[in-house]
Amino acid sequence: FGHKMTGGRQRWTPTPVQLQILERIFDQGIGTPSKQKIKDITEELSQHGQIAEQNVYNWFQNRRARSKRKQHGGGGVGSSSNNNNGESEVEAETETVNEKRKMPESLLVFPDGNKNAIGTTSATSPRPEDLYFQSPVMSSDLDLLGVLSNPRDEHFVGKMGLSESYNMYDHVEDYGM
Amino acid sequence: FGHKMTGGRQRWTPTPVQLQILERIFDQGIGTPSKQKIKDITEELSQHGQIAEQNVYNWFQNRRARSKRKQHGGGGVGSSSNNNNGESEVEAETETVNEKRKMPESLLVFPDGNKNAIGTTSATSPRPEDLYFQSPVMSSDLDLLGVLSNPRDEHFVGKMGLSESYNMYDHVEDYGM
DNA sequence: GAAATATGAATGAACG
DNA sequence: CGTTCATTCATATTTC
Repeated sequence: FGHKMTGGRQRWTPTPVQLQILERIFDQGIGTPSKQKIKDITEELSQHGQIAEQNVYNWFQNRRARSKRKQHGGGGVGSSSNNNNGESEVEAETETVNEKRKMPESLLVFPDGNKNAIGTTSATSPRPEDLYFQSPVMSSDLDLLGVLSNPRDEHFVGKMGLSESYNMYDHVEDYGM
Repeated sequence: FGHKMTGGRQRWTPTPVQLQILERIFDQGIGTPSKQKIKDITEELSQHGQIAEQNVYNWFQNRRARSKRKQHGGGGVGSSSNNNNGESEVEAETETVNEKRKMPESLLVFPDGNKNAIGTTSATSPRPEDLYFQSPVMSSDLDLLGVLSNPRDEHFVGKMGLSESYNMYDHVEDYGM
């Protein structure tokens, strides 16, 4: 056969409605809902699409973990980078602040197990999304050798702080999507 | 050379120098550098072009993930990849349409966070591959706590618990998924 | 210029 | 709960 496309389980994709509800609940201030709440939320959300309690749980966990967002935006992309790009296309920056980000496809799954068809719309709806991050940090030129020659130096950082947490990569961006 | 940024600001494009450094570090034997290292690397790389720590992190993540399984395929497969796991999850549903879901989103959510009728309109979901586990949620039709539809004061709706170290979702042994 | 491919970025799930 | 892996998506780049 060749490529073994082990299809199958796709990860759960929250519908816009579910996302809304989740965000809302998360915004309520309750970081980690209890079991009971998870159940309730799941119940509510299941009315808008297939969902399991674990999904809700994971969602909250991820949300909380990624909410920290430790990156600093700024800087401009496509400005310098290197030496290339001398013409600079200079596209009309008409849009200042776009709305949100991408909208996941709705899941429209009916209780009877029927799924909606696809529209097959060839119309490409460009979703220009600005706002990217670039680290303007131009600190000193450290040796870097400590990284290059260190296979698995984990240092002793342990916890960067006993207060909250230190999450910056993986996702960035805070709620609001 | 061959770098041509047709736009300007979208996703970060590593410069050859940055790439070289990254590859070099990656070749050191470290899969995912720690945050501290990421910072160092970022600092070093920022001298060769705009870059953020997240970029570095993502790069390593992608690199690592990409090293294992290539997504190309075509023709001569099965070279030196020992795939001795015959767990071909042949889905019973052969209706797994594999088409190009290049259908952009048509929905729109308003930033005000209000409840909008999403999905009620033309819901185009080119995603026939959404079907994961579902939890056997019981029909406990309660009031859905005061967070879902009741933006009111969430004084004490009873007892939601608060400090529980239950981890049933993580292992999924207590719960059936 | 569109399609195909390469790669960076977003997110859900798993691991510790 | 923090971190990492895996899957997917979006966009850049190359090819036809």
